[in-house]
Parts: sequence; structure tokens; C-alpha cells
Amino acid sequence: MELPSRYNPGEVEDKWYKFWEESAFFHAEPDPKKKPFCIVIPPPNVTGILHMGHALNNTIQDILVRYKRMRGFIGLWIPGTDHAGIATQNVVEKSLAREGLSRQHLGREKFLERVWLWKEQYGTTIINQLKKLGCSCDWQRLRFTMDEGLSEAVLEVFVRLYDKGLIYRGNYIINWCPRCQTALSDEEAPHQETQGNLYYIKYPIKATSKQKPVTRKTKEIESEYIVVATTRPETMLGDTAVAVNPKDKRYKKLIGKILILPLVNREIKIISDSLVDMKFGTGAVKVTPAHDPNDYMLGKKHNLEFINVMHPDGRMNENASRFSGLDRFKCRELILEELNSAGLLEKTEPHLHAVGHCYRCHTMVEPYLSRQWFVRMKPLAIPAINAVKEGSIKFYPKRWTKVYLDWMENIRDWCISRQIWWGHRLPVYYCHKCQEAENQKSTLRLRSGLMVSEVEPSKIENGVIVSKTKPEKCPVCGSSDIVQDEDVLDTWFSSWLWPFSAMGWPETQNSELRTKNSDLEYFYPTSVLVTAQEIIFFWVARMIMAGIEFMDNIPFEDVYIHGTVRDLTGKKMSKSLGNIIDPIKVINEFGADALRFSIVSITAAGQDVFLSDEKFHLGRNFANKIWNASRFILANVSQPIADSRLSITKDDLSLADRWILSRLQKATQGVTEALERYDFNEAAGIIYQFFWHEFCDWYIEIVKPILATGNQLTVTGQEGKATTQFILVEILETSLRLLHPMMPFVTEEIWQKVKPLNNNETKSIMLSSWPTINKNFIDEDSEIKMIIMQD
RNA sequence: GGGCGCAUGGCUCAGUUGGUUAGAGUGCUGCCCUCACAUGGCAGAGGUCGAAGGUUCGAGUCCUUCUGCGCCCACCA
Repeated sequence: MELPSRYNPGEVEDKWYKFWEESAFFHAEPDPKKKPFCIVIPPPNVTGILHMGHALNNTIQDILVRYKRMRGFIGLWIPGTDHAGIATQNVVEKSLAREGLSRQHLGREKFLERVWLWKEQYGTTIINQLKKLGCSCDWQRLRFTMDEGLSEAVLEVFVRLYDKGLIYRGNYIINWCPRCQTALSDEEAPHQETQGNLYYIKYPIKATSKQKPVTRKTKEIESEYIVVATTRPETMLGDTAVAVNPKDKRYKKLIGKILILPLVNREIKIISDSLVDMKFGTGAVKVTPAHDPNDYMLGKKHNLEFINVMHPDGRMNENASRFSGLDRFKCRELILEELNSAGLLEKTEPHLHAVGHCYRCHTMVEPYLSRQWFVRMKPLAIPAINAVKEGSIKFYPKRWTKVYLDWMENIRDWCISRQIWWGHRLPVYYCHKCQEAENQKSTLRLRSGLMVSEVEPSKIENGVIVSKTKPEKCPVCGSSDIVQDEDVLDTWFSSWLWPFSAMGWPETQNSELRTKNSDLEYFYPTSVLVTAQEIIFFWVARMIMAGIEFMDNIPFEDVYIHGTVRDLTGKKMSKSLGNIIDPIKVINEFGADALRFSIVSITAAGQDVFLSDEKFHLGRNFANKIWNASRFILANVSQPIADSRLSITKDDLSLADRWILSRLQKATQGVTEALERYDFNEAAGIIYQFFWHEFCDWYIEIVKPILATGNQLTVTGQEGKATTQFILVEILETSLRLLHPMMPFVTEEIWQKVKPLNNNETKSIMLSSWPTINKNFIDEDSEIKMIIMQD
């Protein structure tokens, strides 16, 4: 058999992938006689291209599902993509901008057409890249978070939660991205250490008649002031009070006095509240109820006015008087200048603080008062906490359990409405007539066109109809003047249903066709979720809550959290930093097997991965080693192994034979155990060590003379060539099966050439069974003797 | 302000429940293109396992403190 001396992955990978896919080896159907093993893919963004994080994430999943299939499970890996609301909308808007267009120009409908077009064009890129990686997903089950079934699930869930009082609408300070112009959840606005300034501003105290003696000293008295410290001076335009701590002796006398808000000359009151920290700044805090969560609370408590001074795009609005129209940061500069020249800026101190930033565009988020929809999380969290505490769901590595529990125990309500167009539109309808009436009862004193009424959470609002389909008439007043809410749902509102929506919920559940064999019945809960640390709150936690709430069962049993892929300096790989290594380039250069084996070898459980190009040499060289060892064996074993060899006993074997067979048992055991506990680098290390440094370096070398000359006396004793050939094939074939989950392509290529020697009829190594340990071949004595010999 | 992770040969990292001379990949030195493989083989140099203390017959491995990096969470403006 003529084989090149170098393994050429490019020639074989596509061929075998096509073969597997066309043979439907990835497709799984429920089989009551077998146990299920199911993974749902963390759906990549439709706009996405494969990065090293995906490569790691999906390699691990593929290893698991291939391994489990070989162990006799019905292995199902459900693939899919995520519509990724804000991210995708941003990408399409950028491409429109290059044509000199904006989504506002196009209008909602036309814009959505463009996004769907984009999705059709680019949505399959990452799927094809996953195939290059070798992922054995059941592509017949490919889902998209906005396809019909999944959209149905979203509506179903929204309505159910609303009916239960777990979804409500209200005016709150939320994270607002002025660039994306939408509300964000707390998770979508991660805090970032930011170097800012603390500005100390003098607010003059208004002279009372009593304090105003009829002398020329008037001016002096009027110049008394209180100093507040702020990091965002532009929000002072919306101040409606200054607060001090009631215990603060410095300010006790001033409580209740009136201040003149500089620049706008509005009168505001000094109030007292124990929330104020006496030690921070001057101990006096400006209160801007429409632009800060704490101030919002104070505003409600003390019945202050809520003045929104900003447009949704971050420019100042008409409430900012002459600053109206200025960008928020430009406005800040100008205000500081004016305060300074008026002698009202006492001092400026550098101040390091954590500020929220949009996770999609990194713009500094603005705490902004607006009316949004929320999910009340506490009731959902309680059973989800218990599921983990009781051990129904286990995290690997364990330490993430605490991270999960800490977050869940302090969970806050989830802001789910987004002011964008791409996504699931809220199944919420408003009756115009009923709303008008409701607006009369506004309890908030708002000075902004944005807000309507303040609604107590969980109270059903008049004029609001939540329904999966558009109602013809208002059930209250009968009016047909009904409009749907303009907003769409947070992208994660569909992702959190993924483990069951991807299996057909809710149709499957309602359908009469539901049988013991239905997917949900058979494959749910899934076996393991493989994901990265940064997505625990966004996704993992919420899936657990949704699973328990809607399926009455956990969505997965194990959660394997792998590390983050970084460059050699420790930075996260990202396009914007320009430090990415493109997996497709690595595959083209070294092969998918090399990529897979390398990345898994250097990834210790849950530890971050630091990558560089050279690290892929490890896998490439190993693939080549496997290739050449096989080449050697195939060249020396041309006839099928006689069946009689299969019943070989120890007495027929030399020391080297007994040793390598014993080592094979140990390797099999080691790899199996390592995979069972998600210890992938250990599994890779064991098979690498065995194959290269034991099988190739020692056994093959010892055996060469026998193969060269037939029966011959060797250091290890009288030896039969046929026995040696049998063992070579045996070790090689078993090693290939141990390696297959990690290196599917090269193992298939060689296995197909080896199988005739074994008289094996199986169509693919994929379908062969996982090696078992034969205790009869464990031979400590031979191992000790070989160690002595090797020294 | 909480929490977590990491500090082991030049570099990048493994080291299960504490046990004989601490491993791998890569790099380096020397010799080999020997008929599977130079993406290779053989031989070799190189580490007082961040610091200090403690537990123990025995610690890279457990406890305490400290130092230096990194990450996550957090409504002191």
C-alpha cells in the first residue's frame, strides 16, 4: 500500500465529513432500548464567524457526543443559531451605513427584510465552519431562535409568565445604551473600571426673609452654599433635591432649606435621608431621580419631581434649557466651564469608578428612567437554586457552583424589552381608549414626554392586552383601536428556552402525537451543557429557571465550564483587539484534528487557554506520528489477521507483547475515566504518551527485527511474526478508537485501511464501539520488567 | 467593598485523595536525512515548585499570613 510520508489532512477531512453526513451517522432518533445522551449547542450568533472560543467549545461537545455514541448511547447533538438581536441589528445597520442608508430611512418592515436577507446570506457561515471542525451535529434538527416553532415558544412563555404575574411593566432606571438606543439588562451592561473625576460643585442656599437683614450684607449671606460631589455634572440639570444624612451635624441646620440650582436657577430642597453616606464626597449628594437608581429611590420616597434631561441618543433634551441639543459629554464640558467661571466649581478630583458599558458596542451606558417590561425573577430563582444545592445539577469545575448561587440569591428583575426591531416582538397590545383613561391617574410627576403612568408591579394594567395573537377588540371597552407594542424581547428571552424549544416545545407537548418516543420525552433533560464562564448568568442560570418553570424539570444534569481563550498576553481574543487566531486558517494549515487535539491538550479543566500559532504543532505532529506508525504497520501486515489469533493467550506472548497489551489496558482505562470526568487534557495526554512514547518508541522498535526477518530470536524471546502482526494491528486499531472522539478525521482515514485486516464490516469508526478493558491483559510483572529494561 | 483563579525548568502549562531521584509540549546543546515518520530519532543541560510560618515520620500537594498578576460581582453619588 502506497501512502505519502506526510499526513495531508486537506485531502481526507472533507471526504469523510461528507461521508458521515450523507450516511446520516449524526442523525439520532429516540430508541427506548438505548440510553440517550444529548447536548444542545450554545447557539452561535447568525452573524458570527468561528473563533477559537467556538473551536474549543464545540470540540469539547463533539468529543463527548462521539465518545458516548461509541459507548452505545443514542447521541444527539442539536445545533442551532441565535438571532442575537442587538448584535445582528448593529451589523446590518453598519452595512446599510456603507450604502448611505439607515434603518430609519428604510422603515421597520424593509429593514427587517434586509436583516433576514443578511441572515440567509451569512447565517450559514458558522455552520459550515463547524462542519470543517468535524462537529457531528444532527443537522436535520438545525434550529434558529426566530424560526416558527421557537417564536411560538417565546410567545407562549411570555403569556404564561404574564398571567402568573411574573412579567410586569414599569418605570425604572434601566441601563440605556445611547448608541444602540435601547434598554439593556444588568448583565448586558457590565461594569468597567473607568478613570473619571469627582467634581465638587457649590449650590447656593436661597436666603430666607429672616436671614435677609436689610443691610448691605445681603450679598454675603446669599453667597452661602452647600457643596455636592458628582461624577456626572451634566445630570445636575435634572436635580430636584440635595440630600444629606440626618445624623450629619454639618448639615443639620440646613435640612429643609431651599437651594438655587446653578445655571438653571431652579429652586430645590435640601432633604435628609439615611441612605446618604456621610463619609463620601462632602456628605451632601445631588439628587437626580431620573438619572440614577439611588436618586430614583429617593425621588419616590420624598415625592420629588423626575426630570429627564436627555434624549435617547445621549443628547440633552428640552428640559436642559440652553444646553438642549448638546451631546452629554459636550454638555458636561460646557457646564464645568460655566460653573468654573461663576466660581461654583470648588475642585476636581480624579476618581476611579466602575461604570456600565454596553456589551455590544462598549458605549458608556446611561442610567435612564424609562418604562420597560420586566420578569420578576425571585420566584423563578428559588427552585433553580435548590436544583443546584441538592445536586440535581452539577457544575464542573465545582467552584462555579458558588458563583451561580451567589448571583441567584441576589437576583434582580430582568429587563426584557428592547427598543430595537430585530427580534421577537412583545405579544403586548394596547387599547388606545383604555390607556387614555389610565394616563389620567399618573402617580409620577414626570417632566418628559416619554413616560406615561407608573404601574405597581404585577397589577394588571388597564388597556394592556397580552396575547399570542392580536385581539380584534379590547376585552374591556370593545374598542378596535389596538396597537402592538413596538419593542422586541431580549435575545436571551428565546435562548433561555433553548433546551426544550429546540426539541419542539410547545407543539410537541400539546400534540396528540406525543408518544414515549417523542424527542422531549426521550432526550429531555439533556445530559451536559458545555459553555464558557462569561455566559453563566446570561444563559445557564436562566435556562435552569425556565426548564424548571415550563418543563417542570431541569434542562441538563451537568454544566461543564471551560476556560476563556486568550492570546499570549492574556487578553481575550476579539476582533476589535486584532489578536484573533482564525480557526479556519489553522484547519487549512494543520488540519482540524491538529486544532482539536492541540486545543484540548492545553486546556486544563476550566482554566483559561493561552493560544499562539505554534501550539498547534503539537496536534499536527501527533497526527503525523499516527499516520506514519500506521503506514509502517500497514506496510508490514498485508494479510488479514487469522481468526485463530483472536484467542491468543499470555503464554504465546513475549515480554514486549505482554507489556504493550497491558499498557493499552491502562491507557484505555485512563482515557475513559478522564472523559467521564470531563478531564480532556488528561485524556489527550494519556493517549499521546501511550501511542507515541510507548507504542511507537518502544514496541514498534523492538518488533522491527521480527518483521524484517520472520521468526527470530530477539531480546524478548522466541517470537512469531504472525503474533507480532496481530498485536500491532490490535494496538493500532484500539488506539484509533480511543483517539476518534478527539481526532475524528485521521482516525477514520486510517481505520478504513485497517479494518480489512480485522475482517471488520463496520462502515465507520464512528459506529464502532468504545474499547473495553481486558483485565486478563493487565500484567504488572511485564510492566516492571520493561521499566527496568528501558532504563 | 465582596468573591474567584493563577504564581512549578528560557517560554506555555500538567501534577487526582500529601509518600520513593517533580512531568509534558516548545525552546536550547550534541550526534543522526538508520529501509514508518526531520511535522522524526537518540543523548543531554536546565526547577531549593512566588515569600514566610505551621500541621505531619513525610508537602508542589493541607492550614495561616503576605506579595505579584488576572478575572467576576457590587446602586458611595
